[in-house]
Formats: sequence, C-alpha cells, structure tokens
Amino acid sequence: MKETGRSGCPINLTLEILGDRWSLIVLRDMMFGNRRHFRELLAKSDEGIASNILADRLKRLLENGLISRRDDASHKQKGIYSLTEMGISLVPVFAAMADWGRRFLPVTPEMSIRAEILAEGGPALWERFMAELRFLHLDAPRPAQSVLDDLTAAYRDAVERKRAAEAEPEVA
Amino acid sequence: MKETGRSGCPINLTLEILGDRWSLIVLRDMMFGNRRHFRELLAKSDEGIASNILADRLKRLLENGLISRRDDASHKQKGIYSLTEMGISLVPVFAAMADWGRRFLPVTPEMSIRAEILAEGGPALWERFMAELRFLHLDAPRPAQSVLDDLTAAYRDAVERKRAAEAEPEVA
DNA sequence: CAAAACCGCTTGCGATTTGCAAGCAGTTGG
DNA sequence: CCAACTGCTTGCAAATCGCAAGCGGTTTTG
Repeated sequence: MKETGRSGCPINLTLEILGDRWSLIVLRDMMFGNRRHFRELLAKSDEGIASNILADRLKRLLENGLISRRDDASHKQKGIYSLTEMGISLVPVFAAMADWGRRFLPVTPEMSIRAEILAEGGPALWERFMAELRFLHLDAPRPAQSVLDDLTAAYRDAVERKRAAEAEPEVA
Repeated sequence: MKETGRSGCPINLTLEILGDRWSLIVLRDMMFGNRRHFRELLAKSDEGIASNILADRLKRLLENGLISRRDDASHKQKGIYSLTEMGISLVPVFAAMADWGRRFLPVTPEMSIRAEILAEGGPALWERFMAELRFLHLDAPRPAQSVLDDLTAAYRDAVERKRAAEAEPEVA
C-alpha cells in the first residue's frame, strides 16, 4: 500500500492497480485458462511473460487482494494461486474489454471466439461464470453446468478448424 | 503500427493500446469532463499528468484511431481533440472498470457518484451517453436529453455537499 | 502598441521500470 | 544418485517515466 498521491476516482484507482501491460494478462490466464502455478503462468502464456515480471505482478496482485496463495499439498515447492472475490469480480471488465477489442482491433478468430460468447451471453452468463470461478478458486459449491468448459471447447474447436483449414489450403 | 510480436487475443491487443497508467485517464477526461484542448487535459486533471507524457499519449491515441484532432478555428494554435467511434465505444469498459473500482477500492464518495449512476443505468443509459458523445465529438444530431449533464450535476452536488459538511464539521 | 499571459509541445536529465538470460537452492521421480 | 523440475532471484542493458524548464508563436491586456 504505497502512497501515490493521485485521486480517489474509481477509474484512476483501478488503473493504479491494473494499469500495466501484464497484470490483466496474468489474471486472464488464471481465469480463462485455469492456470494456478507459477510455471504454468510462465510457460503457457501466448505472450511470453518474463519470470521476474511474473513474480513481481503476482506479488502486487497478492498485496492488492486480487489473488491469494496457498501451498500445494502434493508438492512442497509449489504454490497454488487462486482468484479472490475481488479478482473474480473482474469478469464484467474482461467481457467489456474483450468485446471492445474484438470489434476494433486485429484479433485472430480463434482468440476472439470466447469474447464473442461472453458478449452474446451477457450479464446472465457472466454471473454463471463467476459462480463457477467461486467453485474453482474459493470454496463455493459446484454449479450445475460449466461455462468454462463451454468457452474452452469453443476455443479448441476454433483452433482445430483453423488447423484443418491450413492443412488443406484449397477446398476441392 | 509497430510489431509487438504478441498474441491476437482481444484482451492482449487492448492492453497493448490502453495498458498503461495514463491513456485511459486522458480518454476519461475527454469523455466525462469534455476536455478537448491540450492545456485543459494538462492542467485540470486531478492526477497531474506531465506534459510530455500527455503529448505522447495523445499521439499514440491518434495513431491507434481512438481520437482525432482538428484545428480550432477561433485560435490558430489550439487543436481540438475528439473521440472517434472507437473511443466512444469504450463507454461500457469505463462503466465496468468504474463499477469494479467503486466496489473494491478506497474511492472517495464524490468521485464515485458517476460510476454509481452508470452502473445503475446499465446498458440503456450507456447507449444514451454514447449517442450524446457522438453529438459532442462527431457530427451526430443532438439527442433529446443529456446524460453528461446529469452525471456532471450529480458530481457537483456531491462536491458541494462535501464542502458544506467540511465547513460545518459537527451537526448541531 | 508593447508587455504579459497563454498556446501546444519539446528537450534534458536523473530515477524507475522493463525485458532478457542465467542461475539458485530445494524437491521429486526414476 | 542424478536428471528434471519447482518457484523465484540476480545482473545488466535498454526503454520509459516524471519533473522542470523552455521554445516559437498567438492572443489578451493595460
């Protein structure tokens, strides 16, 4: 909790915590990719975050209450990072950002399929997704159906379709 | 348009453009404070942006198509910055971020009143606000009623109430 | 009509942050 | 016992940030 000397505006305060190139990437991978260990977040990211940056961001996200950390019982060195309610509550922010990005920026189709589903599902879907995240990251009961599975399946389908299209460039 | 070598994920692409401490602050002041000149953005900001940073951000926002710039007919040195449709479309992102910030961060009451109104108004209100921004920044027709006036009036009221409360610390 | 204020924006410079590569002590599985 | 793996740190060069001052030109003011 350092003194920044800036204003009490909600937009400004949000930017003081999340206004950099990597914090939201880390949270995105935890949220949509269910990556919970340091190495998972480090290696499986499409953007290739550096290990010192990742360590720093995890520390800052911890300090600010967006994530929590506990030891992995199955491996004495591993830590498991989880989203807190504060982190889970970013779902609408991700949905809004992703929808804006897919409309105005040169996104790839397979990377924007999940943004599309979230935009079409609207707040009702976001709420179901957040309930699922509370099950995965907190101690909430398992919800009836899984939004994350739907999102992941749609993404895998899109990747698979792209691979198939590239393997067979011209349709006969 | 520089090559960053990162992914085509909408979240990532959005962060490559807006993922820093100042870009969204500048857009916020243009959007909610209707600040259109360099000096207005420089001096009237609650956060005190440096002039070189402001110049750099305006340039980047121009390059990325979020704002436009034209000369001020009434003053040969002034330029007028306007939001483009791409910039106006960030309204839902601001609404989501502001709502998250006011729920989880130590915002001041008078700075969060607008976030509250936007959250309660929901997408219908956002759409009316965007129509008004198209009138102020593009060449769209004037909408029936002004959301910005409502937001600004609510903010002024909150500031006034705070000033009154501070002038008379203890209620008799 | 000259001085003062204001205009957008740049420059210099020290401090901080970033990105990359390598490495570390401890743990696990074969 | 050793190779692979764990989370995370260190060194270092490059980029960025933040502050202060200033620049050529325009407009306002006394």
